[in-house]
Amino acid sequence: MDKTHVAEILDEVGTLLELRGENPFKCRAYHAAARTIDGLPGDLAQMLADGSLAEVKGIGAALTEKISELVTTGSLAYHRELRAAVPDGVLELLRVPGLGPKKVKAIHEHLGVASLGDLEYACRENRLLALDGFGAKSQQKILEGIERLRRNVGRYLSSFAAAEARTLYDLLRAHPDVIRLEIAGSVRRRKETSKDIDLVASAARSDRIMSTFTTGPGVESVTGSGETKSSVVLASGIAADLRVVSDAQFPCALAYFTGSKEHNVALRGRAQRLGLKLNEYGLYRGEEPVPCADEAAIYAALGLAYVPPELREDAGELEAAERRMLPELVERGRLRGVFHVHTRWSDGTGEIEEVARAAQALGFEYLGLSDHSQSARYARGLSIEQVREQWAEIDQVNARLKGLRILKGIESDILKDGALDYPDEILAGFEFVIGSVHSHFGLSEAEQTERIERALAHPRLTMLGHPTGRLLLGRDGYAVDMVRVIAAAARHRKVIEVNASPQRLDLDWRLMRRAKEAGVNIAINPDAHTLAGLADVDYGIGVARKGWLTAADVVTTRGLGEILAWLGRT
DNA sequence: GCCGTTTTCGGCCCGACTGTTTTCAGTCG
Repeated sequence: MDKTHVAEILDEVGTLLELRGENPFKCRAYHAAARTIDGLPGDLAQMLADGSLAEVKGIGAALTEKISELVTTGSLAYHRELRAAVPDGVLELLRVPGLGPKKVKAIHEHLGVASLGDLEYACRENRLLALDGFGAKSQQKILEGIERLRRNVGRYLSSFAAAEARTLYDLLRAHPDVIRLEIAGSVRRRKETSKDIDLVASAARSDRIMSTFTTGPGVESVTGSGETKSSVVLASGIAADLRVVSDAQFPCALAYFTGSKEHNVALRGRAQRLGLKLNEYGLYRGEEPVPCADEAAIYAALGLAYVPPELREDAGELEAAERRMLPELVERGRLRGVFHVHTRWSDGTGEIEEVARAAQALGFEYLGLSDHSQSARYARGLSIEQVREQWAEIDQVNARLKGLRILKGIESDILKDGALDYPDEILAGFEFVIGSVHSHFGLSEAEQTERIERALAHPRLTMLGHPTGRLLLGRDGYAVDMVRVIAAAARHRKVIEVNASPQRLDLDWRLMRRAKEAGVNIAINPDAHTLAGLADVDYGIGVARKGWLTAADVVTTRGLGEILAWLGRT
């Protein structure tokens, strides 16, 4: 059983224990262990065998034993036992805003509610009123919550959340009472999806700002409003919170509401060990505030280098910050070119020349065009004849362009058996070849992995496209052992793309450090199908930063000359 | 459940907001 699956089961055990009313610290231990396992670099079976798993912080004797059972038998008796006592629908109740384990437990035990449908019915019959701690308002809120759950899945692509956040930011930035203002939360951390939007502002008084926020355009309903915090739901369905604090409190509030929760917990623990106390309003030694002008000052006071928001996931960033070993993260301005761009020749919308001029306008020196290959019929993949015609057009456009070089490439389907989609003599005519899986998603993990490994071994392949094929909020990636894929890419000196389309962001940032450690370079590729799509590299930068990548790790930060040398041309 | 220079028991991050209360529990982040 793989780590992700082990982590899922441990996480669910934590939740089931909460529903049973177990010691909250015990529940937390399971949740924490799940996260730890998920982020572990090594092989779980190997770590069990050599005893190194028991050395991991947060994994003690009991958890080691349960993980061992999961890895060796594929399931956990303790989990099955807990699961048997709780109907599937009860777990789903936890997704209703305002319902936590305690309330779900009460509703289930006293009213026999075991699904969202049951809960809705119970609310409509006013049966929640009979329960201690529930009233008319909570019943109404639950009904609204069920409605909202049905309307949307509750998470939003980073591209969408960031755009909505930016609109709110612009609205508030113009307010005369606002001193400092930042977008916080998962949007600031550049997570690939967000549940809601967090904004933090500083001001001498909050009332007028709050009023601007709660009555702003696009606000559908106000779900909370107080002196320091207001919450709204926008017409688009996404929720947004605004916190207003004094300007002295702003740095700690910003750090706090940027999260992640896990990073904050670790940061507070560190503060506590240093005899300090950190909360959203400040850093204190006893009752005395320790002045912090900005976030960097907070980290400095805790003996740490400044941790960029993208890294605040409790994934080793505090240890690295302590040792002054944080990477200098790649920035958008370092990108010198792009690969993986489609044109009208296959399923893109732009003509070659206009795509080239758009790329130049974004400051790029080279543009790697890669339309679909012949097997990708749904995407009007190029026949061998069309490939030659496109090469001729690229030569003509290159002759006209100054300051930008178009590179002839292809996004070749990786066929079912791992072969590429043209004969070798055609493949040899491309300056680069991206290999992507677009079919046979249902292969077993072993088959899929071998298929991709075979493609990586092909001498004409330059890089692997969207390595798992996932569509965020849409479909999971196909089953593939990314550890083996990364190892194969390293062995064959191939690049792995970070597909920067906000629907993909694949390679996942959680795997980038592993790729980097294996010596695999990353290309930040827009997979653009329109002129505007070229700008999606920004999302790729966001996740590359989350993945601890520096400019040196990203092949597209190299200039044209270096790229041509790398591609074996001069 | 885990953990330990206060070490094998007794802590474990902490505050705002809400709805239900009349002093507080639950949820959220």
